[in-house]
Amino acid sequence: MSKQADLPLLGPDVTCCAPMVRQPLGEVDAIELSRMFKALSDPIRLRLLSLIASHEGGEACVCDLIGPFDVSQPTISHHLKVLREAGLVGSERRGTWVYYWVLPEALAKLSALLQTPAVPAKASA
Amino acid sequence: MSKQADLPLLGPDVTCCAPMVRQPLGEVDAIELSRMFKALSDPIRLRLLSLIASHEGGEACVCDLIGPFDVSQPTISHHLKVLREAGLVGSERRGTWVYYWVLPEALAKLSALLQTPAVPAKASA
DNA sequence: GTGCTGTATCGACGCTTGTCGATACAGCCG
DNA sequence: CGGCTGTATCGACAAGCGTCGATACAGCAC
Repeated sequence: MSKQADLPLLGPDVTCCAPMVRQPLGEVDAIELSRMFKALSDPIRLRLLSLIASHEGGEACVCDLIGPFDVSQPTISHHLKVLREAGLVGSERRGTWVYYWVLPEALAKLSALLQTPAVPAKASA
Repeated sequence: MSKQADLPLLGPDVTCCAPMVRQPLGEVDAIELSRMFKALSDPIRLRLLSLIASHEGGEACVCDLIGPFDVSQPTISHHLKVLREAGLVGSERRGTWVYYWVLPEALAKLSALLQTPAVPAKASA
């Protein structure tokens, strides 16, 4: 459906941060990263993010994001704000509607951070 | 230092879940994933995780994990419990000491989930 | 202008979370 | 056995978070 469906995924090439399994995270980095993970720590926000990212054109109007959930409009608005302040999405008003899109660098950063070394034998036991 | 330093990282090959930017996350999946991200949403837990993962041999004794932090021993113990219940680490008592290690599949799962499509032009502007 | 629709902010509420000190439990040593 | 060290649990507290209804703001239509 959406044209992005066949694009390759960003691999380790775009790794902006070393994987956290390589060396201990610094105190300051940990605080910044924890803020991003906190934004991902709510089921509604996770679904909002994937809904936005997988929406046609890579962006979605708030009006598209309210229907799928059982919570009130102010609550959705609140969650979108959390995602925005965590640097995970961008937003813009266009006339009557407000559009949100994912900031791919942010997701790539977290993804790279969680990259793991090849699984040892223990993992397959 | 540690022998894992030169191992290749797990790439998209081990992707067990489709990236969340491909299609909307289901309600149930979102709940399970949010639990894992919640475990990562605290700076101390992030540092604990990277400390464990980057420790020699891929595992660390609790006694190694208390020193680097300014919080009490019960607090560290609490955070380790959160990481364990989220499925991010495993643990085992060996005599007097308790050892923790990272479960690579869990990190790989989250990493794959956050994989992003190649960045559009907008990202470089 | 007035009214209407889409979105954000506000204030309040209950629940969860991070932290602590105190204490319990597990295993070693002598 | 008794005492000691390492780790986990408990109970309490303050702070943070998700949710709501009410309301304010922004832009279109008429």
